[in-house]
Amino acid sequence: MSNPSSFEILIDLATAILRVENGRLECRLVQQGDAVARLPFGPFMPESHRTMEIGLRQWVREQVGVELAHVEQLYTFADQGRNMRGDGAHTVSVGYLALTSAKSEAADDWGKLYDFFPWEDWRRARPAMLDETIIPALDKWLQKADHATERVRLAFGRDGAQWDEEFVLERYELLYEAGLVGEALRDGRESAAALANPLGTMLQFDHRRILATALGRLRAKLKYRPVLFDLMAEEFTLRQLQDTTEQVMGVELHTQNFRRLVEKSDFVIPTGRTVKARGRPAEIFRFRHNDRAERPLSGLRVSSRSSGRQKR
Amino acid sequence: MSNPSSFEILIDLATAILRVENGRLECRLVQQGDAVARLPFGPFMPESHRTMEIGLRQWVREQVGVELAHVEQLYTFADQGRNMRGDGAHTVSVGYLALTSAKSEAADDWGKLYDFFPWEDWRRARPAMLDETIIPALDKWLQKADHATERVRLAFGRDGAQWDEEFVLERYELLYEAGLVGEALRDGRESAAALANPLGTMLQFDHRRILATALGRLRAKLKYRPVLFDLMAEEFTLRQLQDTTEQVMGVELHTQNFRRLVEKSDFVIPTGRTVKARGRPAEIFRFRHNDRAERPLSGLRVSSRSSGRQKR
DNA sequence: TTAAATTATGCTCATTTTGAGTATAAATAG
DNA sequence: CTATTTATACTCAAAATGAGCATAATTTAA
Repeated sequence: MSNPSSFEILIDLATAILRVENGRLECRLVQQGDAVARLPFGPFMPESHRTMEIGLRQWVREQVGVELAHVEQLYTFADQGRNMRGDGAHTVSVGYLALTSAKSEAADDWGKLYDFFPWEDWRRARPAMLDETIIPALDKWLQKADHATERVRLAFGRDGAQWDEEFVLERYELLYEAGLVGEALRDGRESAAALANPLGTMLQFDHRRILATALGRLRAKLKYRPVLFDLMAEEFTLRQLQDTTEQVMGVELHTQNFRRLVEKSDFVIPTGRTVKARGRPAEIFRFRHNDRAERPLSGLRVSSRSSGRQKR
Repeated sequence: MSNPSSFEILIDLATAILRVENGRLECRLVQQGDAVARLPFGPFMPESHRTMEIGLRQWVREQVGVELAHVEQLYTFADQGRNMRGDGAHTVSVGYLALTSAKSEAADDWGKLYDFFPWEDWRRARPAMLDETIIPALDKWLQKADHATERVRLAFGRDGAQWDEEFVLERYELLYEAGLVGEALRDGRESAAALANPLGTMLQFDHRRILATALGRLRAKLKYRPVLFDLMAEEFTLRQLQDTTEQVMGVELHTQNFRRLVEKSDFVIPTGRTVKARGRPAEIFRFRHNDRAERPLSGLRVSSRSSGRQKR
């Protein structure tokens, strides 16, 4: 049962590269023919990759050629049966998050992030699919899997619990376990509450799981480190910065208070120039690079525009 | 150069098990003879371990037999040359953090956490070794490695930057790179600023690096999730809870404000009973288990007793 | 040409949270 | 008994937060 070969494992490095383009949060995909899309990825080869980050940068360069700003390791997934490769090899995936401000290229190469997680986008309102589809299906599932009741309550903000926008992975995992996303069916799981249409757009392997981890991590990190600026161009207006934040957090923010927060934080320097569009021209800012002689960069403690609002 | 075998890698699962005993933060070690101590660890064997967590629990059970409460994956380290196994195999380690409230066993099995990171313990005062030893040595190193100046500034809180108690790993990494900890010498790195005595107590492989990650993560997590209670016995006084927090954070807290914070948070239920010791008897509390019908558990936003205090 | 609409920005105000004490209570130690 | 110790209660100013009203500087529509 444990000959030496059972210890040896293939490690895949997969990277969720995120950007905001035309006011939409997007993820770089690799699309081959009609196949389900995937993230850029490849094996970790210790002979040629001194570190995993070197490895992942190689695969990103070769497969998509996007310039990366912030790069961070997310999580290592090793559950047998959730990263099917067809060849039966034991594979573990190390997921990475990368941020970029790269512009379009061939537009189709980027997928809208909330196509993969439509239940995570609360900007206009609480997504109707939650009450119409997801909660009923989860309830049906919980009849056979009542051990998960408390996890569902916390993750989906039921019975007095608050919706926590950081619990992206927890929600995806529950939907997987309940058989409500396509990957669960692909992996041969029986579903106690199958839907006519699985939720959201699928990805290959465990790449959507990695993407969920990426979104959750980014939402959390925004609040205490200035990673946001790695999604912005050199110069931007405060509205663009707010749009980016709203895209990532999946909620709308109170504009005046967001402005107060950003200006007070001192992350940002006014250029004196303005840009014209519809209404009053907006001032152009740039990120204050950390050149020494500055305070340590903490993050933006964003808060939603209104906790109990109804909006339309 | 890249025959199939160069893709196959051994994965080690190593766990930093932490507890607080007699008011000291401790880590479970495995000590064999005179050798340098190590964490409980073993290979991930996908044939018998459906998930990595199952694997690590097996090694913990077999090697130290400690009952684990909270368990969380920390990070996957794969830098070639920092996890020397002697046999030349390519090894990657996945580090885990586990918390427990287990009592003593053979007392020597547990190491004092701040023996490994003496510069992280600011409870009585800013550790003298920082100004006497570490900063001068780092300065010497920076003369040859000035690319790291900004990292040193942020990690060690120089030139107006604040000391951030969460940057445990960043500090350890810099000390490693500068050749100031024993592991750097063991790994054959040349030191631009070697010390007569390397800093802190060494561990085998990259286990101290994992331990640094564990402490940093725990310090961060305390502030937004109620993990603290996994270090406590069923019943405790608020002073014991504060002691545990202070041990983990490595700072002293303002007792009255800590109390206000905890009581307001509603994590804790008074039992009505008290315990007698030196001064006024303290009331005994217990953690409010999350039985439904309660608000989501957020963490304790602890804050240090005084930012600019001198103490003694 | 002017009014309406739109977007950016400035400012106020009540409430909550935080940081830092002072005061009091209930024990033990001398 | 009195001092000391520890726990707990309460106060108060400052800072941060959440919500909204007001004004400025444009474009669009009448």
